[in-house]
Parts: sequence; structure tokens; C-alpha cells
Amino acid sequence: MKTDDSVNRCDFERIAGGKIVSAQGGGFDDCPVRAVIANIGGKWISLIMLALADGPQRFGALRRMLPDISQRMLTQTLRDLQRDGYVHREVFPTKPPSVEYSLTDLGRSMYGPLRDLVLWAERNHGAVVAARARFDTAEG
Amino acid sequence: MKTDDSVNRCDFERIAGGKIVSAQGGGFDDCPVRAVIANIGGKWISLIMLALADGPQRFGALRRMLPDISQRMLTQTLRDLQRDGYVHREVFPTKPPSVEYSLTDLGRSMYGPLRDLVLWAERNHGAVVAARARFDTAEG
DNA sequence: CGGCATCCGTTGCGATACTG
DNA sequence: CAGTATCGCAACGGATGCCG
Repeated sequence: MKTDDSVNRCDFERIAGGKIVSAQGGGFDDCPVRAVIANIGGKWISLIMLALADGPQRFGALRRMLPDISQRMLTQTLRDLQRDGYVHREVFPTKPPSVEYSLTDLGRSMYGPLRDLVLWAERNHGAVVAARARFDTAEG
Repeated sequence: MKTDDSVNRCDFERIAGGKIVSAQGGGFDDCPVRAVIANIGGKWISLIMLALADGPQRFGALRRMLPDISQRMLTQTLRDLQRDGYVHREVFPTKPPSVEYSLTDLGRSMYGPLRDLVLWAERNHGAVVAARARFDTAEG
């Protein structure tokens, strides 16, 4: 009866049961949670996903959307997203060259849950900041 | 008018519109997306949230659930989660002392979206790994 | 049992300068 | 316009050892 499909994962047999199957080799790529979430956690990944959610964007446009990103990180982050199959990169051999980035189907499908998390973040940002302040002052 | 509740956020006025309001000071805590997602991205945060989702756990129990976490990171990550108001820490002055960690209401509320993302990760982990392999071999 | 301190390697990320 | 290359610092994260 368990709706156990909701809590099975990773090294965990049934995570809430407190049982671990193994800490086998690999141990990182083998774990979906880590392999995927670790990337999303990057400083810029989520913002870029959001920026691309509405449609393709050129490199320069993205750069303008993320005012305080360095061009190094924009390039690198887009690379990572492309590598993981979230983003498609298309080069137009114009003169000067232009490159367009867009979400793949995979990217769009992960954008759903990501957006929900982002919306949660917006709604509860205040609560988190408050909790943080409370904690910090309590510590002195 | 706008269905703007879906894409308004952060420094962005309307993110997909390509318009940025400002890159004002603060620039990090001010941005819900970064302030919240950045933490979730930590190597262990998501796993610990999952571990606590079913109910309170003691320090040692959590440690056993996460086989390859160092005790340093477990302590530190729990601290961060507590600071942000996701986790409640209760000390029982037994002998020897025991400490119990549990999700707060805020923690449970963020667990929802987080779990969806985790489920997505499980389901699409294969696709991501495949895309990654494809990309890497293409690069040679 | 639970947790802090220290040391130390690794990675993330920014600044700057150069290329097709 | 859209990158790549190099540098350097700071944060992350693991190992070990001491303490209530």
C-alpha cells in the first residue's frame, strides 16, 4: 500500500525506512538526486533555464538578461546545460556569427518542476530570510 | 491582466521579456531564486530533506542513512537547514544526550516542490546520462 | 552520542585579456 | 558577436582528532 514510488531512490532502498542498500562505487552518477540536483544548484543554472523558458535567446541577449553574470560563467553554464541535454545550441554562420540557445524537450520537461520550486522560493523567500535573521541573532 | 504570477521574479521584471530591472546592491539575498535554490543545490541538502520527510530522525540515524557523508558535512548541512527554517532541532538531555531533527512546516511545504524535482530526476536520470555521454564522445 | 576545530585538497566563480 | 585562455581567490567539502 505504500505509495512507495514517492520515496524510493538513490542508494536508499526506502529512504524513510532508514535503510541503506550500499555506498557502492560510482556513488555519484548512480544517484539521480545528486547527479541532477547538483547541477541545478549551480549559481546560474536556474536563472538561465528561466530565461530560456519563453523561447530561444541569443548569447548576447542572455547576457543582458543576467546583469551580473560574467561572460565566462554564461558560456560555461550554457555548456553544462547543453551537455546534460537541457539546452540546444544552434550556430548561424552569419557575419558576425550569431548563436541561439533554446530548451530541448528534456529541458522543458525539467523546467516544470524547477519552476514550481522557483515559485515556492518567491512565495517563501520572506519566511526564509526571517528564519535566517532569527537564527543569526539568537546566536549572537 | 498578466498571467504574470508565473514568470515574475528576482531582478527580472518579466524574465522572458528580456527585461532586467536592475542589478542593484544586495543582488543575492534579494533574489529568491538564488537565495533558495543555491542552498538546495548543496551536495547533501536534498538528501537530508528526503531523509527527514517521513518523520524525525536522530543524528546517528541520519548518518547511517547517508553512508558517504562525513559527520562534518552532516552537522553543517543540518545547521544550514535549521538556519533557513526548514528543520527543527531538539535536544533531549538524556545520558548520553540525543538530538532529534525534524521538518518544520516551512520545510514540509518546500519538500513538495523539491520532491517533484527529485522524482523528475529519477525518471530522467537515464536521459541526462545519455545526453552527457553523447556530448562527451562528440567532443572527443 | 553529538559536535566543534584544524588542516588541506578541490572546485566554483569572477576579472581580465585575447581570438575568429 | 561569441567565444577561449589564464589567473587567483574563496567557498565547498573530506579526514582526523578532541570535547561535552
